[in-house]
Amino acid sequence: MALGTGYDQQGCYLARALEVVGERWTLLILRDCFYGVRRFTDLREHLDISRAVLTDRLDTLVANGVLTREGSGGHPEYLLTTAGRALWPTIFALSKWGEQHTTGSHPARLFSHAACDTDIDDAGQCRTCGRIPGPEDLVVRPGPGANAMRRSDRVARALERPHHMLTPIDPAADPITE
Amino acid sequence: MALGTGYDQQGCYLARALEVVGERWTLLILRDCFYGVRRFTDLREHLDISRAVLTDRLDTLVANGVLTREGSGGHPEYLLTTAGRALWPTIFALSKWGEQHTTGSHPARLFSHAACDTDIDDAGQCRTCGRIPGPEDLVVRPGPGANAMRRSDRVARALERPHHMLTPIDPAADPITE
DNA sequence: GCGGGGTGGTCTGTTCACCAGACCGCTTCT
DNA sequence: AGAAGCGGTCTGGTGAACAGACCACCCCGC
Repeated sequence: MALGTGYDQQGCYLARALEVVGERWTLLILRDCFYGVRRFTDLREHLDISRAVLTDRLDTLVANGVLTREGSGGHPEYLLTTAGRALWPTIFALSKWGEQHTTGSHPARLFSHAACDTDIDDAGQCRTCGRIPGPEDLVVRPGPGANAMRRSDRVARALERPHHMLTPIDPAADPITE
Repeated sequence: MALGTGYDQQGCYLARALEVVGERWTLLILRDCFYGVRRFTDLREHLDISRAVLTDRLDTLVANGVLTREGSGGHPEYLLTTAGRALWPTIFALSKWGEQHTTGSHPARLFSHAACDTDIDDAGQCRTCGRIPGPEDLVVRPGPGANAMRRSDRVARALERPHHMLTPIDPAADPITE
């Protein structure tokens, strides 16, 4: 999929993982799913991705058991499966790397362990309890580097206030108070 | 680079990271660098990647400060920089995910903390000292799932015995005699 | 000095994926 | 009923990846 010929012969599960999530846009789509985005249109608007490609990516993610397509009507919701949620450490690590090793390094988003109300460190550990919380126990909020790259779409606006991961983005944009 | 139009507008460092390491083959190249592969030919042979693409990937990795090209005459060696080594958590996490969420899940490679001679867990923590060792403190060895995907190139053979990460693959490695 | 092999690439044509944008059926709102 | 929004599909054009040929440079034995 992602890498065509020769990829499946690699003696490493990294290659298999990349066949599922290594294509263009895929990790960004999944990041948005962690943030609570569930709708086709929201993904498209937030990512500026072509419809055809988004359709293709969602199809392969569903086919590989990373997302489920919920919704009997014509308006499905895409939700992370257990396997999908297990990708959080990867996305977190890569995001951290981008934050620390590319230009203009002020964190755009900060993550805190909801139970302890404490930020997590670069390895994902809660500074209070020492555990590594899963995404369901984390709250995202904008960091000092956030304004540099402001977007105006609905998803971006909803993420301007603290948001519990995996809970749906509210379309009506009213604050979600935990 | 990796994602073309619209990518640089993303309000997240994940997008920036993907511009550097999100292209096809890039993470596999870097994984091999962690294993101690340093030469153009070894990478090409082990990955079955086209020469042109490998050239391009190495160029962009060097340009982005992930690798350095140490030129000893006309035969350069590609080494991970500090920024490059900081990608280990990402590669480890993604590899773990592939191991646990794709078919046939026996670990192909096991990692142990050299100082404690203890395997690390799924989060990368040493089971003895509790720390999260960097790649320079790890030793790779084949796991129970390794024989299913055996390759015959020189790099694959060198990795059939325990190997300290980041130390160069020995080109003259004695063949396996078991 | 000279030939041969290995290394580290570049240069082709072909195939394939991504893109913008038009189009379309279905659902929901007014 | 009419209109708007949603979730796609379907084009033509463009850029990237592929296999494979080709080539310059270095090193070795002689």
